[in-house]
Amino acid sequence: MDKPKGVAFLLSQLGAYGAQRFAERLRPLDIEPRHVGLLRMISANEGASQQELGERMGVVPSRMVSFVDDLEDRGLVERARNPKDRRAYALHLTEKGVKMLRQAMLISVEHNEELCAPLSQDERDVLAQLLDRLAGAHNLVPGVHPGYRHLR
Amino acid sequence: MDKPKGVAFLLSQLGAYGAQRFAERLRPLDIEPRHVGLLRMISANEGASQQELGERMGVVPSRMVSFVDDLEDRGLVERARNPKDRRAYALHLTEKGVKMLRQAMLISVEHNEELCAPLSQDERDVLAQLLDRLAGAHNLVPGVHPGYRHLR
DNA sequence: TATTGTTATACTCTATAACTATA
DNA sequence: TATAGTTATAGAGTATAACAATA
Repeated sequence: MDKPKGVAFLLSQLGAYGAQRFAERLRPLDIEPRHVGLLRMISANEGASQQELGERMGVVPSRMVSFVDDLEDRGLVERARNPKDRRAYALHLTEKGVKMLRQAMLISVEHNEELCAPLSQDERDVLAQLLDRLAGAHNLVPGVHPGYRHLR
Repeated sequence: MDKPKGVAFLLSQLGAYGAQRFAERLRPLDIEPRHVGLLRMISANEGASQQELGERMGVVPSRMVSFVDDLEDRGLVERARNPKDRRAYALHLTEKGVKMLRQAMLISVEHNEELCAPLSQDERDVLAQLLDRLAGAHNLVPGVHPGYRHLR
């Protein structure tokens, strides 16, 4: 009766659904998907300042404050003063933060497993490769979610 | 250095990116992606009440009010009193609404074209089929976006 | 009493701009 | 003067609950 839905809608629908499911899985850890992204970012850029990270993620400075607060309140990151420039912080994961990131990555693997369960291994590989090519062709930065972004 | 990103992240990233692009394309029409979904819903269920539609889309009644207001303000839908039950409305598209939906569908086609441009026709077919299977296996309702939903 | 739609309210999220402390 | 981070503020979005009209 109705035209088949396009790829764009399916991507948005599945993407939003997956994000919700991932959030549910993270709930016991008391963090959200975006916090995992930030933990990853800090881990991959130890010692970077808040605003350096914010720029990479497309997050405005004022938002970075509460974003980092969330993790600091949970004892997952520490703000160390940068001795070279005492205006800036040098962010780094605590031991607890490293463990949390590790747990979140495990949950992420489980989550991917669940999401792809309906597909064979070959099909998953094909899907991953197609999605990866699309993301690359549209200049999406690995690990940086558009939902973080303040576009301007 | 880092593990390859999973399918789940790519889906979420591409889905959010695509939704943003689609919103940009719709801007000249002065509507948003969700309004297209609602127009489609009304079109496919002429005469249904606000709350009937809301239930199908997972939108709470109070939110449906302003949602339908958006379209009524633009002259795209009309609230007709249902003579059988004067508490309820019978929603239907105006002529302008029908045209608007048609235009939005054209834009949607262009949008899909742009998003899939990096892939060959065969690859698009494979991708569409894989995504469709995933959506079906996870019980996602065609045309109903999780972002509409109030999950309880 | 129950139901449809509406309004009131409160809460969350976020961007802008003003501010502070350093540089 | 300029920059890193913070705070103040205002606007948007949305859910809950109270409400009016009708059943």
